[in-house]
Amino acid sequence: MKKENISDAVVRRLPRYYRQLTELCARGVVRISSHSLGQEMNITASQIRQDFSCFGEFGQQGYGYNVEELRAEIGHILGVDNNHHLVMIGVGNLGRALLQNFHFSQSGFSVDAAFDVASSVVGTTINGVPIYSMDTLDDYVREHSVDVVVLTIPQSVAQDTANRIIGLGVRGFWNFTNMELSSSNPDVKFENIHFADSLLTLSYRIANR
Amino acid sequence: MKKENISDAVVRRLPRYYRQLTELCARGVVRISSHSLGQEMNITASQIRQDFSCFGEFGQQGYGYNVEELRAEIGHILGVDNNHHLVMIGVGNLGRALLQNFHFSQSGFSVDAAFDVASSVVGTTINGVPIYSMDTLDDYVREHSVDVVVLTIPQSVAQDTANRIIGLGVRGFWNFTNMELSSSNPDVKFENIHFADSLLTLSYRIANR
DNA sequence: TAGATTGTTAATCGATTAACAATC
DNA sequence: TAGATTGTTAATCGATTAACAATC
Repeated sequence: MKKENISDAVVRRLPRYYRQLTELCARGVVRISSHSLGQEMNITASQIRQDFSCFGEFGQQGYGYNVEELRAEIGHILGVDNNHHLVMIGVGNLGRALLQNFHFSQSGFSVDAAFDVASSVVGTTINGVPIYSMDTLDDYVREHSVDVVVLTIPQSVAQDTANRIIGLGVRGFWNFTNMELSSSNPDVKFENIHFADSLLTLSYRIANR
Repeated sequence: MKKENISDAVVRRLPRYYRQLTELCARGVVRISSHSLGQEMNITASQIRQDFSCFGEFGQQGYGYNVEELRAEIGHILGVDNNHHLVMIGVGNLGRALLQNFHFSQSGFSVDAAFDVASSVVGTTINGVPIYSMDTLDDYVREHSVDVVVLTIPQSVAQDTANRIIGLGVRGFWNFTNMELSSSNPDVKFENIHFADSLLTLSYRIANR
């Protein structure tokens, strides 16, 4: 167990392992070897063992890995049992879609509140999540613990809104604005969902076959 | 200009270049060197020149790159001027959010139709896009050219629906189902938006600071 | 025990960075 | 011309794969 210099490539594979192991659990598979797991995921057995060894020794020679146990370990590494608190900024179509369909709790997040400027939605709830006025955001963040903010707001106000929220002490941003947000504080983490980048990658692949 | 063995890492950077160059255009910047572009994007000048050299010679010694020209070249490589045709399968919250907010045309796609099983939406239009019954999908695809299908349907029907559509000859899938879809045909391209993977990556980063 | 499979070290491969001659 | 900056070749760095002793 070394736990330093975990590369981005490794971190990005962890959720895939977690997803695959969750499925194996659901299928009732009890144990699995790095070799079979690799076959299912299109990854070499070497890489799997190398990846896991960054975090500990989860297997047993001659046996392999206990699926449920390994899933729990990786979930723990990812922080799914940390009960992270999250609020959403911007309740347009996309925000609503996420509130109604995305299973935040499966990733260990509880969605405590949402904020919007439109008085038509303020005061209502979506899927149990209360929607407050943006005017009350600062007070809310000061009084509650907020680990992650979901940005589902227009591009035009993205960086300003992010700066305001960083100033309030929030350090995690799930960014859907298709803008590259940044902060001089290295503790502030942005995870971007760039729809356009993704579609253009697909465009390239079908154009260059 | 070699145009073989373009690595995935290079392809994934192309949309970022395109996005940055679009912004530079909007700002009225006429020329830029690999060095300054690199500073804005947090990439080394070497890597930028290396990346571009996979596709051609777009610059000029002592001058740098003409922003508008370079943007056009990269757009061309990505296929934005191919007028790709796209249809959406599944018009729930997420599908609707994309139809109403995402600028498909900016990536060179025209959205010709959407399909759903719910009779309540069939026959209506969203943002000018007509919504047809899933029963008419096969006929539609046979009679029109469809380059990409957006999958915004429930997980449970994802692989079956994909198989059906692959059988009709479609080769590009923009997949929002959080399932790993696959095809034995290597010409079929999937581009996945895995919301959960993205959020778990963020969870890891804020948990391991 | 014999077979299977781990964790880890060493070898290979590929991607990023540095250097520089060519030239606008 | 002198300065700047390219495209490309060579050097470095890091990530993936292979090999294998340890051991369940």
